[in-house]
This record gives sequence, C-alpha cells and structure tokens, in this order.
Amino acid sequence: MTTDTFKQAAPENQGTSLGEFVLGRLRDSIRARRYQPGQRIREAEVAQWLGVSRTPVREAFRRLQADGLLVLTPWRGAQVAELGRQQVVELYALRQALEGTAAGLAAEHASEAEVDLLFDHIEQDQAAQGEPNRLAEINRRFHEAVYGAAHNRYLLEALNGLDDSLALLKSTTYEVPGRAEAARQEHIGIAEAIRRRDSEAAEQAARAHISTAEKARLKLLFGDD
Amino acid sequence: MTTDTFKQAAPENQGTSLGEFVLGRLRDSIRARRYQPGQRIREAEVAQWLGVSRTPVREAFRRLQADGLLVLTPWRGAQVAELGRQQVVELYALRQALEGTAAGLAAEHASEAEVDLLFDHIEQDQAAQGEPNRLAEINRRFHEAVYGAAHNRYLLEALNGLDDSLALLKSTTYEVPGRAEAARQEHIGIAEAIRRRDSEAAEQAARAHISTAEKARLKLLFGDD
DNA sequence: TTGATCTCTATTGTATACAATCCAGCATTG
DNA sequence: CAATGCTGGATTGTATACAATAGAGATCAA
Repeated sequence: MTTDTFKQAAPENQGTSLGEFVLGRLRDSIRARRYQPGQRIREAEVAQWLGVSRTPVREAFRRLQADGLLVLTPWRGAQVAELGRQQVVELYALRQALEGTAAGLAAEHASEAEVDLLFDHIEQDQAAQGEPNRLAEINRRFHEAVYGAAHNRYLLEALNGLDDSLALLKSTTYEVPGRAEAARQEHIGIAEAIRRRDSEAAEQAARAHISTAEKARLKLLFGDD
Repeated sequence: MTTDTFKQAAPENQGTSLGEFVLGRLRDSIRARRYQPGQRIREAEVAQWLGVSRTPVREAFRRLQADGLLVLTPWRGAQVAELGRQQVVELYALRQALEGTAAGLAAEHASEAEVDLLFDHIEQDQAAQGEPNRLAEINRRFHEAVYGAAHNRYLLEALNGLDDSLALLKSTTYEVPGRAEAARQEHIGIAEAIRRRDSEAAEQAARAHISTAEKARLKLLFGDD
C-alpha cells in the first residue's frame, strides 16, 4: 500500500492534494478547540490519525504557522498558539480597523443581493437566541458576508486570518448575558448603513461593534472592569 | 555527502533550519526581481542553486504561497504572482487603511526614540535625491519605522506582507518626476503629526500619502490620467 | 496540411530512510 | 542532598526513491 492511501484516506479529494486536506482538517480541529492552545502537536500523530505520511502534515504545519495558528520551534515541533492579554488587545485593534474598512467598502460596493444576504443572517440570528455556539457561528457568517461585500480579496484574506486567530480564544462572547441582543442591534446598525450606502456610518458602526465585542471578550477572559 | 550540505550550503546558518534559509533567499530574489512575476520556478532548480534537497524548497514555497508571493497550482508547480490592475487597486485600498491605522497608533504609542528615528530617515532621504532605487529603499525603512512605532505585531505583519506584494510591481513610483520631493513632504507631515501625538492627523496624513502613491503607481503601470 | 490521439518526458506529490537535536532520567561527585 | 554531566529514546529536519500527473511533441488518418 504505497500510495493508494492517496485516494483512500481523503474521501473528498476534490481536486486538491493531501496537503490541502490535512490543512483543512487541522484548521477545523483548532477552530473546534479539539486541539487546545498551548498543546503540542506531533507530526507522526497527525499523520497516523489521517492515514497519510508526515510529508503533507509538514506542509500543513508550515501554512498554519504562516497564519499564526501554530508556533513552530526548530527541533521542538509545533504547538497551538496561545494568546496573552496584550495579544488579544492588539488583535482587536487591528480587527477594528479592518472591519471598519470592510463595512465602509461594503457600503460602496455591495450588490443588492449582498445587502439582502446581510439581513438574512440577521433573521437567522434572531431564531437562534439562547444557543451561544450557534449564535457564534451565525455571527461569523454575518461578518463574512460583510467581508465579501467589500470586494477586496486582500482585505477578505486578512480578516479571515484574524477570525481564525480569534478562534484560539476559549468560549464566545455570546456567553455574556445580554451580549447576544446587543450584538444583534449592532449588526442591524451596520447592515442598514450599508443599505443606505452610507460608508462613513457603516465604518463607524462596525468599529463600535468590534469595540464592544472586545470589551466583552476582555471581561470574559481576564475579568476586566 | 548525505547531510553535510546541511552545514556547508547555508553560510549563515544562524539557529534556523534550511527551510528558513531557502525562504529568505527566495524572498530576496523575488523582491530584487531576479525572479519576475509570472515566471515559473521549479523546485529542482532552486534546490540545485542553493545546494539543498527539494524538501526545504517545498517548505519555502508553501510559506511564500501563504504570503501571496507565489501561486501554486497542483501538479503544475509555482509561479511568481502577477498583479493585475484590479489587484493593485485592492492592495492599495487595504494599505491605505492599514498605514492610516499604523500612523494613528504610532501617534499614541511611539517612544521618543522611535519618533527621532522617523526624522532620521527623512534626513537620509534628502541625501539620496535622484537615485530612485535608493530612495525606494529608504522609503521602505521609513514606513517600517512607523509600523514598529505602532506597537501592534499583527498590524506589523500584515503591512510587511503587503509591502512584499507591492514589490511584485515593476519599478518604483520614485521614477515619476517630482514624486520624490512630494513624498518627502508627505513623510514630514506624517512624522510631525506623530510627534505632536495627533492621532487623527497622523492617520489622515498617512492615508493621503498612500493615496497619492497609488495614483503615481497606476499612472506608471497603466497610464491612468 | 490539419486535426486528433497517443506516448514519453519533465515535474510535482507522497512516502520513507536516515541524520541531527532535544530532553527526561539517571549516575556521579562534591 | 544538590548540582552537574551523560545517555538513550523520542521527535523533528533533510534527503531521496517512487508514484501520479500534465504537457509537448510525434504519429497517423483524413
């Protein structure tokens, strides 16, 4: 069985290589917190788990390192990145700028369909009250819809990377009482500004949204007041 | 000669692996336009050039792909990324936002020494009038000094990645007559706003600076008016 | 001549063997 | 007993063999 694993192990081998496959599985696992921050990940262990050799695993490791999800120290291997308080603050500072920019650009460039999509997500959101994990997922979709509506591939990539990094943090801010409803209102504000094609207002609304999310997050993680 | 290349081929093997070494050399080569956009790069060719096996070369390729400098198509290998007009526009849009943010944060967080450094670079700039390539290099240093003064590692990383991507474009905007002097004035405006700790002004000055740079670039590349 | 198909070579994707390094645990010594 | 140096096993870094694929050129029929 030299290379039949090539085809067997990756059920959805849709046009991509094994390296891509491993990358996806690892990214998902980190997002789902199956691998926790700080935890060491051994190449051989992943290789055995996914039924491939170490080579594609190493490829995936390098790309996850580039995304900041893994910390690779020479001869010591990989561990899932850990975020300290300062890093969380810096991450949110950047995210505030990028989300603001995305919302502003979305107000300028979004198609009708893309605007409608935003409001669709807000409705789905209302239907999921009381389920933090589901809310977090829908929230992510809403934000991704904004990113897409901005029509800037580099901005999109940067924001997706940032979201991945934030997934390293334990739990979601939707566990804070009242945060879900507040977030919903803020989303509405952003979406309406985009529909009005009011770029300035959209940017400000998005920045404010991230700012309050940051406060909730810091309180949750470090007990800030 | 199984693995003695490990030590021979990489003269400055300072604590890093061969993969890192190859990554650096390739990045430099792309920046220096030794490899031109669109050009195909073969693994074996690089491996032979640097006296290593294909394995570390592949590692470097993956990371350059993550940075957007290389485009890897399965079974077809790597080519240096090419930027079309739309991509240049999107790149500058993001850069405007990030540079603005960096300048604003620098106004808040820069130390005295970091502010002095900015003005040092401006002086060096004056001494290099008439040498486009040298001016471009000093310009890069000035901007990196701003990035550093912002004290946000994610922002720093994002901006450095963006600069790498812009290095894919042929020639520098300093070849446009009068651009050098204009850029110098704009740099002074940014630096002074930072020294005054005027975050808002610094952000606006930086955004304006990138905006005029973009115009010069588009004119140079596509003959825009 | 032209068009399609086929083969064959060049190149990438993957697996694996081996070298280099780190680290935990133990022995040794003061 | 504490500190230090050594040793073996575990793990990563690198090289290389082999499989899979794409693309260019040749072959052949119309």
